[in-house]
Amino acid sequence: MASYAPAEIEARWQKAWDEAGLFRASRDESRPKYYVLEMFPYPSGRIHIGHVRNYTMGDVIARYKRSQGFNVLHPMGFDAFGMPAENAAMKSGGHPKTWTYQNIDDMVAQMKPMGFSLDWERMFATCDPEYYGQQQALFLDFLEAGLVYRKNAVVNWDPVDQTVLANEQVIDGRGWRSDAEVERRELTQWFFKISEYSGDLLDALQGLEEWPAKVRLMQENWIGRSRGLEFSFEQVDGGDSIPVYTTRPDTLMGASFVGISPDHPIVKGMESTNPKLAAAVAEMRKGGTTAEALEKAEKLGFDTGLRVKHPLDPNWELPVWVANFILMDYGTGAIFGCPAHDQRDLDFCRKYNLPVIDTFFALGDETPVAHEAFVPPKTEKVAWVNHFAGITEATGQEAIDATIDFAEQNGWGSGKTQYRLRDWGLSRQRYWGCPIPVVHCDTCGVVPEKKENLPIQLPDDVSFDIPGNPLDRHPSWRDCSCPKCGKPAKRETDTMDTFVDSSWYFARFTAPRASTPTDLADAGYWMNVDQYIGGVEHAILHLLYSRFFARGMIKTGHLPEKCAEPFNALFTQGMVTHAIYKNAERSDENGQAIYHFPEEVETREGGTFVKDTGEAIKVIPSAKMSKSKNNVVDPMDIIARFGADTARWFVLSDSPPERDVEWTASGAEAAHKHLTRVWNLCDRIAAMDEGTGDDGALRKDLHKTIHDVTMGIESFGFNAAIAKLYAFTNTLSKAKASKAMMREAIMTLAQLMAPMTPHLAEDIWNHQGGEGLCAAAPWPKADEALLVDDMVTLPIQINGKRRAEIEVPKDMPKPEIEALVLKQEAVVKALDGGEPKKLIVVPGRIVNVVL
RNA sequence: GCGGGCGUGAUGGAAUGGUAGACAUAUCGGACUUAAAAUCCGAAGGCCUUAGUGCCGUGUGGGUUCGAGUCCCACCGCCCGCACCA
Repeated sequence: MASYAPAEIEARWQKAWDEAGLFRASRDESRPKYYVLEMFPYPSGRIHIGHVRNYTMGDVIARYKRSQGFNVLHPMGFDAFGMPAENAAMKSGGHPKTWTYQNIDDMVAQMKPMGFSLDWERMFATCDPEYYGQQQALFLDFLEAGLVYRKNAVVNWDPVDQTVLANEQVIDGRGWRSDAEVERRELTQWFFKISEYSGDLLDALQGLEEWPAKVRLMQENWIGRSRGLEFSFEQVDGGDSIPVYTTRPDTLMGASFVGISPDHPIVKGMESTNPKLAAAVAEMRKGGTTAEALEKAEKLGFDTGLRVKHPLDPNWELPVWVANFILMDYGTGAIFGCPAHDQRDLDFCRKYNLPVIDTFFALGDETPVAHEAFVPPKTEKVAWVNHFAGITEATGQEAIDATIDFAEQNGWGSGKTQYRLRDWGLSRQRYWGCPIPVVHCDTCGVVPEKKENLPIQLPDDVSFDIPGNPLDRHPSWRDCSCPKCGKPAKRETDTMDTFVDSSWYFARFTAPRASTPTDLADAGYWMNVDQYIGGVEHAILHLLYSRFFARGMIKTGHLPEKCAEPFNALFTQGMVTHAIYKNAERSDENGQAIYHFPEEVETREGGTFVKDTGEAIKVIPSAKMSKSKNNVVDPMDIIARFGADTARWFVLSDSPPERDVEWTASGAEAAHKHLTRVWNLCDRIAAMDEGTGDDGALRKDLHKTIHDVTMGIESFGFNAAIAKLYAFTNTLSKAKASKAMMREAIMTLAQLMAPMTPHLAEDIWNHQGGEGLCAAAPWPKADEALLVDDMVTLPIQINGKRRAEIEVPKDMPKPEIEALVLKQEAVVKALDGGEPKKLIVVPGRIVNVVL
């Protein structure tokens, strides 16, 4: 046998798997199914080492489950709509479609050599009309079911590019591309009614036991349930009353103003007649809607001149202020301000000279609030000095409950559960997305497209040389006839948020060519996803939207009831990082730091230096890979140098999968060396003559390894499983045993390695005369009887410190062990003729002598 | 500010409340070689006028326990998520 040549081996076995159709999934009710899915990639054109880690983890699970007898579905596709394609078109004049499909081809060509056990026949891209047409059908069904609606919403508007910007595209209040100051503009937009499921989406998190607690918590906070009081302030001069919502109704007696959002209907009504107010409000509306922009913004207020009556005292008048920190889309868009017990309100009141009224004090400390608001703790008793219900001492929660009861009994307010979660705006003023299948007719209004007209395809003849959405200026596409009355009408030119595309692709994979969005029989068999794997950056939006979509699809009959939670288990993997080599001695002519490629530097005594110039390098370890920092490693380079198995082995080694792993050249080389060692070992065993030795000892080690590796894979402890495989390889290479036993050991080792290094495993299997393909062989089973040693080493502790050890048969009765322990020299010495206070024997584990 | 997580050798990291440091990297030593690389073998937490079945040791301080890296409390440090949410 020649030396380890991954390039040749890997191509050969990929072809063999392909020809055997091993990874093609088909419905088979007689076998248990297993659906493993990695979050599908955006087709940037290059696979990233992070993709390799993600898909390798999924592949380990897929291959492992397959060898356990499961009917495995492991598909791959592309999340192919989105802005980068349009940006590329604007920059270099191509078409988003050609750019995207070219990238997909390139990425498939890069993924295939990795040897992932994917069912490529199910592949699709979300920009395929066959996919987005079905998405349009879903949209229409959601519309009919009341899960989609239109309303006015405030958006970030880029006046130069003539487009809506996502929050991430607003940088320091300016458009990321145009650098123009972003305006807040109100547009009519489509929304998914995700808020209909707020409570359910929150409560159901409880049942997702195989999700990381962190992700569940993030979703919980995102949905944000709170319980409070809703009531209205009557205007003194009889105008519209102002409803408010508060989670701290107990502070009502400390109210000193009513605040309303700049987008509140009352403000809108006053703007035309009150130029000063209009100017103030215009100032408040400037800047983006991002959290960041809001945080930096100074608190601004303007007295509307309106006055309202305090609900508990009709003679107590409160001023109504417009305040920029009040959000129209949370609660009612109006609050009452209680400066003494809310820091934000206090800041506002100090700025505009509004009164501060103390309502609560910490017990025994009646210092009036000055610069720091006193928030009454919910679980500790506080003094209620300014009350209405005769209670003078209560916890915050008791005070809240008492106030809600009081309001409900007196009929001026009611308790209300409020969610932070807002409806999901899906309209995007972009070309490269799924067209929203509705038509605007002067006679009939908004009319849904007829299903038989789907897909509403994107036109190909568009240009990106002028800003704005090309669909808006494409008359032959835009102009159409009304599906209802037949008169001339205009197509909706907005397209859908790309999050829509990724909110149901997992369901489509179960029947990717079906003529309806899903096939209920296929979905019923394959769903739910048993194991979903991806980056934690999708912990909130993508996963929440998918959970909503699953519910919507059940409601519209596209998924069976059991699919409300489409992902049984979720795993969020860490990044692959790489050190950054920053020149410590100089910057470039523009004063920018100089970053060196790894191959330009060397580490020697005293530090790291540039090879050519000897300049000192500052090494920043474990940084996110970034082109501008010259620390990106390309998976294709690694495959060319070491092969796919090495890349797969390395990304799983050393670090637990949920944590970041640092790519190091030495680590990758070590992985490759190890695989070579295993290969050579296989060669040596094949060349052995009969040989003799302790077969029993080797078999024991082997079965312990089977057990440990199996447990490791089951629990996502890939790094630990790999460590066991290293250890067993060391054992095997030193073992003295019969050829038959050695052969059994190397073949089992190959099987255990197969999920991680499938090509090498296949080759060893074949080389040792294994039957069929290793990838199709059943997973080895550890013999329980071999997992326990006949003789065990018992450490002996004296007062919890290890002082001696004894070698005893594993089933030696306690009294005998005790007798043996007491005879130990160290124990005799420690006892010094006395009796131990206590003698603890944990069979097979440890002995502790307490003096 | 709110919520969560993590602190173990030079480094990445192991360790169902039971022998801390598995496995790997880097380092050092040896074999092979004219030499180097590759390969193989080996050493390695710290401390020491006592080199020992010695003492100390998992961020710091306390607690529970026969026994704590692991559980509880407080503190320090780092990381992540959310945040003008009424």
